[in-house]
Amino acid sequence: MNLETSLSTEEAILAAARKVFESKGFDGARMQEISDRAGINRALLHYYFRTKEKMFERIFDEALERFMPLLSTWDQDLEESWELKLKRFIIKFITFLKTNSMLFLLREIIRKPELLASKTEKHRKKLNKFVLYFDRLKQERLIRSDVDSRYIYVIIHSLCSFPLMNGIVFSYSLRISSKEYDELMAGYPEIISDLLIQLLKYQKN
Amino acid sequence: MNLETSLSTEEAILAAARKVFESKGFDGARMQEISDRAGINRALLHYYFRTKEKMFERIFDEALERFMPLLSTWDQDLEESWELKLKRFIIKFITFLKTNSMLFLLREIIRKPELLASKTEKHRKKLNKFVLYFDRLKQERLIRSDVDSRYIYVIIHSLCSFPLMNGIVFSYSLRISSKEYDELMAGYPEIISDLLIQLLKYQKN
DNA sequence: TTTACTTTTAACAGAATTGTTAAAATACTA
DNA sequence: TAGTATTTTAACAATTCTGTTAAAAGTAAA
Repeated sequence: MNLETSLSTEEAILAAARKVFESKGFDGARMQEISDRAGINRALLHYYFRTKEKMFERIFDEALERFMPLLSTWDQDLEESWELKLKRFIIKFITFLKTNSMLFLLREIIRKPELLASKTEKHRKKLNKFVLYFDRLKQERLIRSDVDSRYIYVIIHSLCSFPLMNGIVFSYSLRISSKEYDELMAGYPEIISDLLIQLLKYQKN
Repeated sequence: MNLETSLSTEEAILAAARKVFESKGFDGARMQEISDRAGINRALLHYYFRTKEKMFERIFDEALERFMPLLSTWDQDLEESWELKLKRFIIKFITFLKTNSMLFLLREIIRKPELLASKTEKHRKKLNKFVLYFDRLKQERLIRSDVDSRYIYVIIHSLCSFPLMNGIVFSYSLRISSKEYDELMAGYPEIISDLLIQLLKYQKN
């Protein structure tokens, strides 16, 4: 067994599969297209991964593993200010989003909702750290207390996710090119950091 | 020709097709599933619509036609306050979103980006009304002028769209049932209306 | 009731797609 | 270099899916 060669073939396949699954989705993806991209015979896909389904799961798992560490942002340590935490999260999140993985994850979860429960089982605990953290901030009067933390969760995630997932439509609606949209979006993390901080800081009255 | 019967068969097919295309996407949709749902023979689908592609286009067009009128909100009339306009838009938008059509549209546009240009051609003018309207509000000092209107566009649409498109994931992350999530979301339009108004009104300094 | 037209169905054809297998090519080891 | 194990390929099998067609069933009008 030649480990290096074997690994690089497997890597080539995975890279191709990632690309194809992310852009076409499981249903639209074709084994032929993946093997073409990887520059190998189609049967090799089955040699390495047995079935399309298993190959897909590998890609899905990897995307999830890249995403989950983001949630550690909300581990409750007291030293860092919530403003900094928030900024850090937004930057990391948006960077992740640029890889297209988010739309991929969402699309496939909608296709097959079982994926959500089965694949995130081992990250179960991480999932509600955000709400716990923000509840605590409210308790300690560091942020406004009149908005349900779950709304804050939804708002932050929406502001981070959607502008990148929906880039094609937004750039078209704003009548600018994809490139111009990307340039516009370069300033976006800062804008929403500021807006969110401003929003969370002051109580409405 | 029996018009009534024919119409109701066609309607049954369209309703079934809408359901299947929206949940599975074009690639995942099966003609067999659509005909089963409509309670008719599969060949009838072709009798009425010739091909899967043509049937899909009909569904896509209809979803777009339901969506486009929302944009008229931003016609520039002076009588209504921008706060009211905004509230009206958010409510209507979120109501539309509940039909699942938004995720459907986005998914299919990503699959086949040409759809965007070809299908929205006749609505081209409506698309940039938002930015024009908000630029004018800034000009007249009715809202803060230090945020690019295109960011405001992106922010508002993200806040409206994503919480409903991503409902499955959000409810899972927040550890509540779909039903509880829906109940939570009942209060959402008001929350973001207030937040956005608060945000747009006051200049940061 | 007969005739003509429309709607619906069953059966079939063709294409595309996933997965298998046996043999060829390549790499490794003694 | 010979032999063995691994990697790769071409050809094939099986299934699934879209689209066609000819005939059956239903409807309306003379």
